[in-house]
Amino acid sequence: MPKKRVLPYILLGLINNKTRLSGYQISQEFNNEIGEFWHASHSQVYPELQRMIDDGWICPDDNNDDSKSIFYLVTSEGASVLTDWLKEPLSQKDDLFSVKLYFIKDKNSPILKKLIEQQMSINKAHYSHLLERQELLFSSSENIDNNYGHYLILTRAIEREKNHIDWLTNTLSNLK
Amino acid sequence: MPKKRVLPYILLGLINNKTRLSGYQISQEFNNEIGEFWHASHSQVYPELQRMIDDGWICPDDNNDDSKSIFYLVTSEGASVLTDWLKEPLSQKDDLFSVKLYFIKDKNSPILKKLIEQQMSINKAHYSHLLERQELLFSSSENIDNNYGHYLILTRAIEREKNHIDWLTNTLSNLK
DNA sequence: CCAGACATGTAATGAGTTACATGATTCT
DNA sequence: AGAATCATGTAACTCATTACATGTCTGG
Repeated sequence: MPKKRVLPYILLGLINNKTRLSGYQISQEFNNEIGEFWHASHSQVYPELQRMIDDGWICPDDNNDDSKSIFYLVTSEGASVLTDWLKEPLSQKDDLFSVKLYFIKDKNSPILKKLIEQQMSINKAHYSHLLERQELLFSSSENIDNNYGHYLILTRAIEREKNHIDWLTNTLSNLK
Repeated sequence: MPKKRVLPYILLGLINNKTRLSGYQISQEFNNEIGEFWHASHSQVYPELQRMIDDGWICPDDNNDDSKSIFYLVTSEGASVLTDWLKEPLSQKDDLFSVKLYFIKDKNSPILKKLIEQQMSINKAHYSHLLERQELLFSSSENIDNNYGHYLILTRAIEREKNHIDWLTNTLSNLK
């Protein structure tokens, strides 16, 4: 089966966050925080918006004062497509946690809590896997010295996972 | 100008790390630690190896006991291509720090120290940029509540950068 | 009036994935 | 003998980037 496209959901989420957005504004959004976790160039955005109109997920805003820009609104169908997508279980490889998070405005959304818990369990499994690898490969200091770069990126990966788990734990406890 | 291809350098580094590697083994490598930071499927690997032979970066190992596998060695030209690439300055967007690190076996390599320092300066610049964004966007608690997901991924990005800088600082001090 | 940002689009190209294909070896 | 893994390769397709192309609006 073909890989699932995520760009349309990103655009849906971005428009939904701001209520009303033009193609140009969407492209600009990728220069801000969302750009830390996802990027698309304008040549991707414009055709995708057309497809989304055809699918009835968005529609152009009729009362438009700006002559040059085209603003889009999320339709009710689009809104339900978005929440369905947000509810889909996270997979370890796609790493959609942060982008999905970005599309949740309400602190008390039940999806928010679920997302964090899912990501936590992924990270914990990954973390213990990395610790096993460390023990397997680098229990002797000789192995460390002979593959120092490898040793470093493994310790870096471990540190990164640990930090992420800590952050998730804190964030989750702040939710309650 | 077209974007610089990095796959051949990755393959060069992987073969160089283990001295001698087959296409299949290279593909398997992406299931290990290097897979945290880079991936290529076998359908990419085999044609790339052919190209690298044509370019004289690698050559098949003549004394080969295994009938089915083809093992490759890095040529002297390949080795110098690899170190040249490792020495190229890091850019913020490519994020080649970790892969390059993986290809440095010697703890005392001068390239290692330079890499860490370069990455540190990139991360510090990014970190202070994120702090500015935080102050700009979320100095009022009202803005936090109305865009909670956005607030979360910004704090996550900040935390991530901070953790990376800390790790780089520790790693650098362990080098001396 | 002209440079630079705003704004939207299309075309060519390249990189990477999935699927297709084949054959050898090993384990049960 | 049949299944699973090892091993290498090609083909079709998708996704994303760079480049091409056009037009408007604003400030100096």
